[in-house]
Amino acid sequence: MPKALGPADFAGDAAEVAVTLIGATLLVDGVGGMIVETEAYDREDAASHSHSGPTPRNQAMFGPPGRAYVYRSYGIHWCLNFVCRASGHGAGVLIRAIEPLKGIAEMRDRRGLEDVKLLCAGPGRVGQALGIVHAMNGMRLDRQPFRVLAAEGPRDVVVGPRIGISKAAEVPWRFGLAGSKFLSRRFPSHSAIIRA
DNA sequence: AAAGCGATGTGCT
DNA sequence: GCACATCGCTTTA
Repeated sequence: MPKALGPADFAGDAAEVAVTLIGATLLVDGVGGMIVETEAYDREDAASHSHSGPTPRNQAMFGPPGRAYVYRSYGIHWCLNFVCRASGHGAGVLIRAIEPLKGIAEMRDRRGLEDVKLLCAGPGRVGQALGIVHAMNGMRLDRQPFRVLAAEGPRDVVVGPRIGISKAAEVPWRFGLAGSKFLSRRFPSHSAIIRA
């Protein structure tokens, strides 16, 4: 049985934690699967919500690590981040894609879609499939309804530029499980691969 | 295969 | 106003 991640496991830099999370398992009320794609964001990063300091929306990013930061994207989707570093730092990891493993019937129901490859292939889709709601903002990731279980064994992790941003677009802070069929998009060919 | 666009909330200039 | 850490549908090539 893999180890459940707690606050201490989120104390590292956003990029470091983002790599650690590739291959980890995320369940929300028992529904979810293996995290296959993440992006890192940090205060010193023009693309981050936390870049210009605390606001009512992003305050969870400035709170303790190991908690959820949930934000509304394009007025429609709820997207889930894991807060990292330490209180006040404004760092987090966006969960961009999951390989569905548990509660697939419920995820299909919520998404109104059969194709398992598309259930959680993108941050908005993850939010819808896992039933993420704004009330989960700031909640601990080591308590109900969340469960985060550490990845087991070494993984090959693809590294590339983040998606859908204009500022700091070259920063290579998007990470994916090499060869996964559940990514939100392919990584550019020739992307670097690291062993984690 | 790619590009365009509507839906629609929230934060910033 | 306008941009935005998006998605799904439609149109064009």
